[in-house]
Amino acid sequence: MPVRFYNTKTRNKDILQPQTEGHIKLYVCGITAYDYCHIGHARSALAFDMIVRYLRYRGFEVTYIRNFTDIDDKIINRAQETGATSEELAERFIAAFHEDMERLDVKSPTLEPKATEHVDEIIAMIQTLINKGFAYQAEGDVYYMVDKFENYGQLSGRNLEDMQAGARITVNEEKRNPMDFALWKSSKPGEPTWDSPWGPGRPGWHIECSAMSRRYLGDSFDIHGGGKDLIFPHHENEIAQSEAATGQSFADAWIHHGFVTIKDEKMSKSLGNFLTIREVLEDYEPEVLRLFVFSTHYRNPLDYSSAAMQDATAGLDRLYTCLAEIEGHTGTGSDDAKSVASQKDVDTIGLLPERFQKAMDNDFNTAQALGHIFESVKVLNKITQALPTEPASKDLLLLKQGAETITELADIIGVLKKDPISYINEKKQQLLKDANLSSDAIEQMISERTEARNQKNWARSDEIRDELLAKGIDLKDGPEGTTWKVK
RNA sequence: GGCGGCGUAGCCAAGUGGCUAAGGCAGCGGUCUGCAAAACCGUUAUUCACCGGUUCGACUCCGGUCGCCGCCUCCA
Repeated sequence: MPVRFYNTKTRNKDILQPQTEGHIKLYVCGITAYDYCHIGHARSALAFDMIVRYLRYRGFEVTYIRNFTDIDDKIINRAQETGATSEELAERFIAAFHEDMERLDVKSPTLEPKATEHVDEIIAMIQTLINKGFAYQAEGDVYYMVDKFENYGQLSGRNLEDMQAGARITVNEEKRNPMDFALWKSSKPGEPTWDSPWGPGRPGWHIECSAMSRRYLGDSFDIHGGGKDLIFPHHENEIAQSEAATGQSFADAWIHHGFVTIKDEKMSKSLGNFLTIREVLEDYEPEVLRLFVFSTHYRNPLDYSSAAMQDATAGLDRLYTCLAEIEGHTGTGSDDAKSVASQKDVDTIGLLPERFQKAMDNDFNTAQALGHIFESVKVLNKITQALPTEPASKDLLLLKQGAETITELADIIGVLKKDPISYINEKKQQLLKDANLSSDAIEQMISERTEARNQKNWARSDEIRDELLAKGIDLKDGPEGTTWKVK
């Protein structure tokens, strides 16, 4: 079965067929480094991280380029506000981005090129566009002539007439067509500047991606990705620039992910309804954020709320609890004992990799893939639960294999990286700290309660249990004594 | 106005032209327990926004209506 994914260009789920057998060339638009990243940026990074992990799992070699926009109006403005240089500001937020990515366990792309390090390539490409008659100079700026490019608007499904009728276009006397966009902008005093044949200035936004993707992936490559908001104008403009300059077809396929919303509105800087990655990670485990992100298909909107994050937390706990229970069974079991697993159980576990792959092959359907994992967890829990004191070695083996498979597949989603028992313990310690309780104090209360229970003093026993429960401590009476966990 | 998408149980969320409409969270009943908790088992949509059409058969395809969201300006 081939991998299929939705291609914005064809509006169809196409079969993945790289230009070079077994090798995928992927370019993704990264961030503009002028502020801390919010969870919308996190979703973008996570979505492509998952896609790359999966494609590698499927045996492809992936060259993954994700750029940084480190020169831009927003950076210049923010730098001036804070008294830093644009370069310093960009460096600072690139470093912050890397910290965030590391905490989210997002694997590094093959390369992370920066616009400012590719000005030569950018200038060369602009010159080519001028020479070929696709661009013109005006007062130290250079603009791209959209009506010279035959297929302009094809990716986003628009045409120039409609867009101009829509009319929210800034008036600019220098442009021949209001839809023309800047390839090169002359610099004002105090702004970062590079020499060019058209005078001192800096690159426009769109051209950097055309120049950098060409430098590292060639004129034509397999997949170009980014957020849905980049389809127009950014990606439309990239196509126009690159195809006009090279005469080759640009990216074969385009992958665009959906937005993170809050109360069903797009999270964005301008609306002010955003949460930074670091803010969210103060309250939740990185893996909780991952599970939350991948519980919905990557092209759909993802609505952030504390309720949704608590759901994800409960889900992650369920996964780790299952693995920890299995890890707790250390023996090898008996060959004579009767198996408690049914053939159906064995099949469910055995077919997991196949079903997981089928879901992922279908446009990286992580929500469905996770569903299959949870189904297996249910089966494993059932078996763990039914295990007698002297379990069958066959069953223990099935449990171990099931846990191993789940851990391996979950790695594509980027969860279940921790040791399950440590995860449970760490979580316990953290919650204890929050509840301002020590293990010793709890143990002491438990022994007092055990004594009360031995005397069948249920009133006192329940009193202690309720007291702890009020502080979020659940007691669990088992055959080997009382254990506790934080709720 | 143009373009695109979405509307599935209390909430989140997959899915398919006909086989039981996954899974998670929450709830309820049960097993277990002195009572609980955890775990497990069972249960919660005869129905997939609404109205028509195509079809032997549609939630899935087509048309329309309503509602929500996004892009068309910087945006992941």
